[in-house]
Amino acid sequence: MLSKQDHRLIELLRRNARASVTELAKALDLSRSTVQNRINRLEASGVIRSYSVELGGEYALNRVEAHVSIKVQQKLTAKTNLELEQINRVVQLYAVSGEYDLIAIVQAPSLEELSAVLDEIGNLDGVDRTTSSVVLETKFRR
Amino acid sequence: MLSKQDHRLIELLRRNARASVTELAKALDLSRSTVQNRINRLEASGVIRSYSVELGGEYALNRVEAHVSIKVQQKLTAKTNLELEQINRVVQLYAVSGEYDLIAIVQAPSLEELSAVLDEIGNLDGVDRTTSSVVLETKFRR
DNA sequence: ATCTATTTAGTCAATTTGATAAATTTTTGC
DNA sequence: GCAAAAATTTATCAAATTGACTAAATAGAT
Repeated sequence: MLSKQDHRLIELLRRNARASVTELAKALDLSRSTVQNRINRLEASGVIRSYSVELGGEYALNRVEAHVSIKVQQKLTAKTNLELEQINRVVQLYAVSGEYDLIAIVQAPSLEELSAVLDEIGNLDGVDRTTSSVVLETKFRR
Repeated sequence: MLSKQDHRLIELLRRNARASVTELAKALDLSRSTVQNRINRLEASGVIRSYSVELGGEYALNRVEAHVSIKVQQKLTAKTNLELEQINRVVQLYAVSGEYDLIAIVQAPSLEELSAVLDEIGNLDGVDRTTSSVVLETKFRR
């Protein structure tokens, strides 16, 4: 069970995953060892999977992204998943229910490369059809 | 300009943003102060926007997600963006080009709540039509 | 080739960490 | 309501890490 405190801790870590345990303890008004125990527990139990970094600025400028909805031929689902995982520009892949079967998030350093990857995906054996949405702007993330 | 070293450093931080500067320096075979300087610079220049946490396990189990593609009435674009930002379950919002104008990522603790939010979005003034994809499984993220 | 600017190496004291033990509080089952 | 179990707090230690700094080395420009 995730307690109220766990949620508060997670919230802080979401905002700054590099905060020291000491800082976190102060902000939560808990003892350092409690916070340290909680973090250890959350890591061990898989709630905290990893710590990552949000990039922006110059990095984001040299990066274009698209969301690709994919309709797959049922029989080739497994194969298609594997093939998509081979494509390095595919940074996230979701199985979804609805009109489409998969959603792939693709990132590339230029529109040309992005376009090439979109073609590549569209031409996979198991892919029936795709709808691509090139990201123009990230309105927000939270 | 982002040097080769910057990219290597970013790569490490993506994998574990809580790694100590000392560890990072060891892995990159650079001095600690070099790494510290680089990190400071990357933060100041906006390349590193923040440090965050990837959640899974029990947390992910109590969380359902959907990708919602949204076609907006041009005139009401600004208003719709604001309204979407008001909805707390909308955790990401992108302006996109293609068949749709926006993509909203929605997270909720239950299918019921998710469904309610999807309805809410569909009923916004400026929203022409939506296509929702409920995430069944995250195949991978990287 | 030399001057400048950037990058890297090294050093210090102060802070933070991880690990552990023991005391206290809270939660839970019965 | 109370006893047992679990969680939290306080305290301690040596080891590791940090931030701030100075000096050395390297790269770039003219």
